[in-house]
Amino acid sequence: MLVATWNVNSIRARLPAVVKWLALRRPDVVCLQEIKCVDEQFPCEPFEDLGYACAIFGQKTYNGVAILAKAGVEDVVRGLPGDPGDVESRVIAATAGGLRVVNAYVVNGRQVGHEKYHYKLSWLARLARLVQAERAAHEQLAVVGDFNVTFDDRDVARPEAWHEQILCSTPEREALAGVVAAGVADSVRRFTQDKGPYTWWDFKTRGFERGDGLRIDHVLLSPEALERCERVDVDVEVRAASGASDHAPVVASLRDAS
DNA sequence: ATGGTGGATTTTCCA
Repeated sequence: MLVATWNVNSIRARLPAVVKWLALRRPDVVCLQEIKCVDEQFPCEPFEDLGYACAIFGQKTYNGVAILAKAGVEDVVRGLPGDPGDVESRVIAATAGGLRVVNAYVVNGRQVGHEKYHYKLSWLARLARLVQAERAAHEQLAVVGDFNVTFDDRDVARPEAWHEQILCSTPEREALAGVVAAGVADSVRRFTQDKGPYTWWDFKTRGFERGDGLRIDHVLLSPEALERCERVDVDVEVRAASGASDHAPVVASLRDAS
């Protein structure tokens, strides 16, 4: 079972690239972030033609998340339950093929100390509560998405340039650790302790061309799901293509559940 | 170098 996460930076702008990648990669579960459209504008049909069911939590212009799954999507939850302050479309959960999937687009935070930075820390703490509840209810759990946070400096190609900057500050990393503490682990670090791989490169500073990458898109797995995980790949060639999103897809491969 | 690029919707916001 292939479980993928990809911040597409507008599903309408990226539709040809997403369809092409899906047809080649054929992941079983695909979690998209920053779809940047309302539910009615989401192009379900090309995905249904490829065999995917769609669960969408859209928003006009900004944010928006969706889960596509070949096995269908059940028990869909949109937003942070019981959290009236969660007014943006940043998280959707669903069950697909026996796996509970939480798909999050974490607040970017703009810069350390900014009002949105504090909102980011708060939102991550509230996401951790959702993960705790999902973990209590599901052994097979994947929490994936664009977390807009690196775990440590191995996730930063140029750590000296990013030291205590947005995406890399200690409070952000502590908030991400709070999500992990709810009962999931970073799947990539099951396989490597080396620097990288990276999943995002800044458009503005031509980060990809400069080799200035960060790993901010994650696949976090419950112990029972992590035990099934055979590999995690970043499809960096997708980021290298012209007209790409600023994020590359991340794909985890899970053995069949016993 | 406080720039740069890219997307959506508008002449600006967000990343």
